[in-house]
Amino acid sequence: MSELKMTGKQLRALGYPQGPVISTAIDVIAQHYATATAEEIETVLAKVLADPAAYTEDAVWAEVATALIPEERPEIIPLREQAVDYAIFGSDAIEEGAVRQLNNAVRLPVAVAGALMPDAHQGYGLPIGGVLATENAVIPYGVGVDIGCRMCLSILDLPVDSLTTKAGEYEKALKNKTKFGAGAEWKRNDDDAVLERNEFREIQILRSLQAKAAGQLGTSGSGNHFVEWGVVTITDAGNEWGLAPGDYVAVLSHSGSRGLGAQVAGHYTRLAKELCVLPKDAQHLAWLDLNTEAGQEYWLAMNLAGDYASACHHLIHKRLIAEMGATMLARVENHHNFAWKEMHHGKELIVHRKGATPAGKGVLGIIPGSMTAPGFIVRGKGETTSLHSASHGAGRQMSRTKAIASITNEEMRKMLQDNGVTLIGGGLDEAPGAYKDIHTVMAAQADLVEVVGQFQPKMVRMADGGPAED
DNA sequence: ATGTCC
Repeated sequence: MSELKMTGKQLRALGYPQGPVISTAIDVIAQHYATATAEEIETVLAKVLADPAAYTEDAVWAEVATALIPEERPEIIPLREQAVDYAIFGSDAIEEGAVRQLNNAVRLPVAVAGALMPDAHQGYGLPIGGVLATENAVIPYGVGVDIGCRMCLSILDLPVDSLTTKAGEYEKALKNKTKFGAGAEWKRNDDDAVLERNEFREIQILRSLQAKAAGQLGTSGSGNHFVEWGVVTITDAGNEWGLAPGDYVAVLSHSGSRGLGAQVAGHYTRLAKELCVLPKDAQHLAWLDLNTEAGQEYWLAMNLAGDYASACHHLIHKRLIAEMGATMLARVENHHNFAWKEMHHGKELIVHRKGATPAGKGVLGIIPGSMTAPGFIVRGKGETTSLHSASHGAGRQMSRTKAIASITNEEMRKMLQDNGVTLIGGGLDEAPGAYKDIHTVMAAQADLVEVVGQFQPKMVRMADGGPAED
């Protein structure tokens, strides 16, 4: 069912060189040759390859032709000798690789400030749990592959004991109204204003992604993404919604911008790495200058992917709430993979949070625990040294591979049973034991957020165990 | 993270 008319492998078989031209050509084919035959595509590809100079002004093939003509690589931009000093929260439990990655990031010439959250672990480019503020520059890998990955919690008016007495109905709703798995799409789907956004017409890479985004709206993907029913316990009597302290049924979801964001991230990361060549151990931190067309395009596409991720959560919640005949009493939501324009140190900075929760003063957010440990509704304290940020969860203490190798199905089953949690889907790689203790993580960020309430998972749906995350 | 392209 792929819309791709040509794969990277086929392009290389035609003589196209290994490198960014492959993906550029794939983009062009997807956008301009959707109805062409393989023969027609191969013919034009051969012509462009044979004489790229003849196509450098071509309306369709200019970018591919230009990429085929050898050019001098831009100079390698050195990192600064002097690093920006930054704060680490909960450093006892943070792996060395994550610190090393942020040490690199704060030596970028565009870096102004950084911080490392207590759930930090090694990622790609910026560590997960890393916060980096830059001046007028955005780093696609500082946002991450899943642009706008976020949390959404809806507190409902359903009686708490119904989670037990009507467990079958909750389970049926989760099974019927959520969809998981890489590439998952709804056959018949609701519409949403985000799908009509101008960016889908004005930005080339987005044109070919609109149809898939429409199908994937309201789906959850794979990896550590979940939708779950549980019990919220409000502990702060001064909460923003005027809710009486006590227990409520709630739905909590964690997912991002699906294929749309992944494609945007991939495209602009490749572009950034072409335009901004850094030393090898920092190459993934390539940035786009916000005064350039590429930088402005990424900013718009990133924001669209963020709004799309939000719309996905809202649709999931809307369907589940309708299915249960409930009314929403309150909602908390936040991105934790994103970049924002914010004022810090008296100037406007681009703050990248890659697996970090915004925690400006009075800003509400959700920090999940694990499928058996509680998550927390938090209110930011606006701490300067964390760049108004907190952790985005408990953080992994085991890689997926290690979790699968060292945790048994029996241990996982017992853990779920002991905590009264029903799991639909999921795998050992997401077992509670693969995560740090959320209470230790929360203690390490007591200066960053205050707790408004907590969420205890009762019925969790995830994709069936699968490949790599973060 | 993503139906795995560089």
